Order: sequence, then C-alpha cells, then structure tokens
Amino acid sequence: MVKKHQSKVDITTVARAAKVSASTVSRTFNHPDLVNPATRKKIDRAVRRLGYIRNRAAQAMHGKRSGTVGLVVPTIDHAIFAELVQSFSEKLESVGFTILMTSHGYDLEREYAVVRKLLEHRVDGIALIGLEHSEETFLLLKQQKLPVVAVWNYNERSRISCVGTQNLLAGRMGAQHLLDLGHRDIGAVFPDTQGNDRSFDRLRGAKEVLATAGISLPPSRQWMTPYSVSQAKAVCLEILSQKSRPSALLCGNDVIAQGCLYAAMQMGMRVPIDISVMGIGDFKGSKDMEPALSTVRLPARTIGGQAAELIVRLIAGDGLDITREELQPELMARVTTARI
Amino acid sequence: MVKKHQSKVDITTVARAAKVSASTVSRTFNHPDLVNPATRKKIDRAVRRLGYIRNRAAQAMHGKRSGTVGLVVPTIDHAIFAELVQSFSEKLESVGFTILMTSHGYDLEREYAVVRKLLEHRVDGIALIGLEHSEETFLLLKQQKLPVVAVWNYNERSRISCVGTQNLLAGRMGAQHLLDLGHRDIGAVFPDTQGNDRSFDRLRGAKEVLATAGISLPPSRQWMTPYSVSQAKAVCLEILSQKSRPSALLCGNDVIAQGCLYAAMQMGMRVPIDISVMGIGDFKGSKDMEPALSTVRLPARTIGGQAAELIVRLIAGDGLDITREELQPELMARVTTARI
DNA sequence: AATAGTTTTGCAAATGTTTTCATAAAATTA
DNA sequence: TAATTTTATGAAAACATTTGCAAAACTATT
Repeated sequence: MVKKHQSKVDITTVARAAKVSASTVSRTFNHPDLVNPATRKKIDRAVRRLGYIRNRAAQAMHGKRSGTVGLVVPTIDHAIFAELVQSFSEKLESVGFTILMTSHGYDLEREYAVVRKLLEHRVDGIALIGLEHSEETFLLLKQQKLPVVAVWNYNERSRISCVGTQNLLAGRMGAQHLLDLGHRDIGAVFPDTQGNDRSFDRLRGAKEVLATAGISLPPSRQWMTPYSVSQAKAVCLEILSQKSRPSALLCGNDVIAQGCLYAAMQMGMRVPIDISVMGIGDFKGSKDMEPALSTVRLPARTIGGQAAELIVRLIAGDGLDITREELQPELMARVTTARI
Repeated sequence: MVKKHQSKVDITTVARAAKVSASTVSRTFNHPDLVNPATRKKIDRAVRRLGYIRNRAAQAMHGKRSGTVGLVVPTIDHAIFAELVQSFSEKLESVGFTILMTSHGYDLEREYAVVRKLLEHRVDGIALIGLEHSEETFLLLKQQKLPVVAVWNYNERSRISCVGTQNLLAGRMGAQHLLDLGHRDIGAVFPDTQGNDRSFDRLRGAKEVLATAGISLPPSRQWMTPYSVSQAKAVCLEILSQKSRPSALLCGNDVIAQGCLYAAMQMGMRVPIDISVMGIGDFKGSKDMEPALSTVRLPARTIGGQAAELIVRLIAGDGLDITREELQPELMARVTTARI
C-alpha cells in the first residue's frame, strides 16, 4: 500500500505535492526569477522528495531546443578523432548540450541514414567530419535549415560551414619536407581515399609537390592500408623487404607511420638512417615515439573547440550563413626523417 | 511563389497534402499493414515531397521508447575505451538505437550530473563504465527503474547489472607472470585509483599476489601517472634513471606500458634484457609494438558487444533483475617480459 | 481608505505525435 | 439481396510540458 511514486512522476504530480499549479512548477525551472522564493522552496522540496526529472522530450515540443547536438564520425575507434571528439564534446557539454554520437564506418550511404535519425531526434545542430558527403545528405541538411558544421577540413568554397585545416596543405608540407631533405625516391602509404576526403586531399597535395619537383609517384610506389597500426605494419613489412625500396615513406597519418616504424624496427632497420618516415596528424603520443615521429601537425583540439563554439553560435543566432574557419597545419620535423 | 515548406512540416501538414487524416499518416509509419497500399503510396509521396521527418520527441511522449541509450564514459580520449565504445555502439546502432554519449573526466560528481541529464532526455537505458559510482547515482538509477549496465568490470555482488572482467584477476595475472619469470624487485606504474575501480582492483590484485610470494610493494616502488604515453614516458624516465631500479615494471594499462617502452628505448636500455615491461589491457596495436608488449588481455570488443546485447534485452523485457556476465582476462606473454 | 502599481499565480491553449474507439466502405457469406 | 465480417479511415483524447493572458494578492502612495 506504499504510495509508489514510480516513473509516473510528472510536473503535475509535483504541482499537486507542492500545492501549486503546474505552470508554477514549470516556471520554477525556466524562469525562477518570476516565482516567489518561498514557493520555489516548496517546489524544490517536492521535486527532491519525488525524484522528479524534467522531460526534455516534452520541452522540445514547444519549439524549445532539445539541448542535443549530433556528431557524426566515420568511426570512434581511431586515435585520430579521439582528441577532436573529446575537445568538441567537452566544450559543448560545458554549455549544457548533450552529444548524440553516431558513426558510419566511412559509408556515405549510412551517413545519410544516421543524419536522418539525428534529425528525428531534433538535434539543435549537427557536426560532420569532413566535407565529402552524399548529395542526399547535403539536400536533407539544407532543407531542414539546421546549423551544420563540417569539422576537420577547410575549403574556401565549402557548401556548409567548416572549421579545420586544408589537408591538401598538410600533404604538401609532408612531401616538401622529404624533398627538402634530399629524398627523391619516395613511397606513399595511405588509407583508402574512398569516402575520405581528408586522405584524398593529403595524397593529392603530396603528388602535386612531387610533380613540381619533377618526381612522379608511380603505382609501384603507392600502397594502401587501413587505419590500423597492425595492418600498416604488415604492409610496410612487405614494402621494406622489396629489393628496391624508397628512401622515405610518406604516411597518410600517424597511425600508419607508427606501423611503419614498427615494421622497420622489426626488420632491424634504423630510422631515419636506413629510411625516413613521415606522418601526418601529430596525434597524442607521436612526439613520444622512439624515435620521435616527424609529422605535420593538425591542431585537433583547437579544431574541436572552435567547431563547438561555432555551432553554439549558429544555434543561438540562427545565423545560417556559411562560416569558415581555417587552421594551419604545422611541420613538426622530429627524428624519423633525415637528410639522405 | 514557392510553397516554402520550412521546418514547419509536421504530420498534419503531410496529412493535408495527402488528403488523409493525421492518424493515417501516423499509422503508415507505425503499422503500415493497417493501411491501404494505395493510400500508403500517396502518403509516402507527400512525405518525400515535403521532406517530412518524424519527431521522436513527440513519439517519446506516448510511452514510446525514445530510441536512445545513454553511454557514460570517463573520457573519450583514451585508447582504452575506444574499442569498447565502438563495439558497443555498433551493435546498438544496428538495432536502431542512437547513442547519447557523455564523459565526466573521472569525476563522480559530474557523473551524477550527466546521468541526470541523460534521464531528462528519457534514454531507454544507460551504460556506465565500471562499478564505482556515487551513492547518489545509484539511488537515482534505482529510483528511475531504468535498465542500467555497468561495463568493463565484473563483480559477483555488484549493485547493478554488469558485463566485464575482474580487474583484480587481471592485476594478479600480470604480477604472477612477472613472478613466474623470476622477478623479485617489481615496480608498479599505475594511474590514479581515485574514482577508478578498474585501476584500483588491478593494483590490489597485483599486491595480493606479490604479498603471497613474500614480496612487498613499498611506496618507493609505486608510481602514479596519468593516462598518457607522454606522461608515462616522463615518469619512467625518472624511474629508470634511479641508481637502484626494479627488474620489471608492471603497468596499470598498455598506454602506460608503451610510455615505459619508449622511456627505456630513449635511455638506450634493451627490453626485455635490461628490464621487463608488463601491460594490462592488450589494446589494439599492443601486439605490434616493437618489442611486442606482454600484457593481460581484456576482451574489450566482446565486452562492448555483450553489454549492448544485454541492455537491449533489458530494455525489451523490462527485466530489471540484475544480470552479470563475466569474461576472462587472458595472459598474453609476448616479448617485453623475460626471465631474469 | 482608496488608488495605482507590482509581483505572483493559475487557467487554458498549444506543441506533434499515437492510439482507442467508432464509423464507413468493401468484401464475403448465406 | 440482406446480413455479416473485414478492412480502412477519421475524430478525439492523451502524453508532459510551456506560455500568453488575466486574475489575485501584495505594496506603495496619496
């Protein structure tokens, strides 16, 4: 016969308990200044006693913000996005938003589906990784007139707001660094560029620079490997055991570079004496590798933070004009690359 | 003269466009078999044309599930949770749930706050990392009668459902392995155990085993370091440059172990000849390190997957009795540890 | 004590769905 | 062809809130 106040506690239950109207309870939450401190106290007590928790779903129905931001990443499992996601969500959580996070595994069709789902949940804004998305996705987003920002990449003619670096530049810098050190026979170890504009742009940038220096990158000097130390290591083991091997390896990202380092080590080769290895990304820990990895720094934390700020601004201001923020990659010449 | 169908497209807009009632539209989504295929087609067309997207918030108000599951992690930024989170969300997304993810930075007060927030969003279930939570959090969860599962740790007397390993065992196995190899002077490099029962249990297990072997672990043989290759490396650099250093290092997790490895390398020490290094976790990539890291494998992917399955079952069945699933840690004796 | 002004509160409508119930239309059976 | 069953649809209530408006309760001013 216990008055079991199960999950059935709603605003009117509280109102009854506090002997006020539901409106007053609502106001206590949303405009506390409009209600008498004494009443407020009564209500607070009732809320506490009954364990009442407001229902954002119901609030969201009143044109109120849902208080959520959607974040769409290719995968959660990669060091590459960890820092980005962390700083992005830290900032957003600090101003009261909750993150709805989904991944699509580099499949742009699935991306469309998850964006739709996010929209069903009436997120107040959406952040996507990169600028390459399906036409459908762009249409959907435009149609919904929702604040959107593409994170990670920068492109001056992007169709949506973006904050990030020009991966093209990063690719160029990596290749240029190798060139500057006198390397002429360079190998490229990159992830699949399919549905991955970051990777695509980096490779393109590298090829450009190489081409202007009169160096071509024949298929025999390009390798593809997924985003994993393990698989990169395996691929590099093969590369390095070829009779004719390049004097330097430019890797699509630091994870791959790490795999290369391990491969070299395993084969008893000395980096950078026997071969130079160049990464892109400068992930947490790259500077601590032995030998310390030369790489092109992409300021992940800054990007994440600024992206969060931008989306907050977009949400607050309903400013739907495209905003672009560019951050610069930076060459981190460390130990794994040396003059030939 | 464009029929601007802004964001104002709701179910009645669609109904009007298709010349049916809202009920019919609703039914087309929820019980398509109850509506005439011809009408359904009309409605589908209208939906497409207007770009209508259902509002889960409104659905959720009808006792319908919200279709979201809350995931509370200490931090997103660590390799340790990456695999876990990935497999957890993959599985959950595959059955139509969306993940609401929040982090608290190892602060149990903040954890309470984020759990509350999740509750406001009326998640259908919640997953937490570890079994150590504030009393308030437990109370809140119990009061709300919501499916909850603690992921990562296993404890036969846990207050909430759990799926994971006994970190105590993992700690024991790590220490035992070192003992078996003849080590007597062992150092422990662990993260702060404050608000981190995983770490606490591992250390406790290790101490136990050591104690039974008659070996004590004096404060001078214990070091604390945050969860970062960089900082672990710095700490280990100090340890290794002491005049009297242990013959083996047991690390609280693989990230720290990696830092140790790098530190040893930087100092020109050879692992495992000059010193043995033991990790816990077996993160992706640990087996590929050079030398390959000896560690205790914690089956992160399996845990994540099973946790997801469990929570789905709990949500479907409203079964609120506590379920516990234990997975076994496994010794991965690789290269970084050797007989003294 | 009357008036004006301010603060506090409640009523009721609105939000976007789902669902129950009732009814109309169509199909089946006798 | 009437009676019965089945199928398809709509009207209205319900869900948990917020908010505009108006009434009520105080305060302050004369």
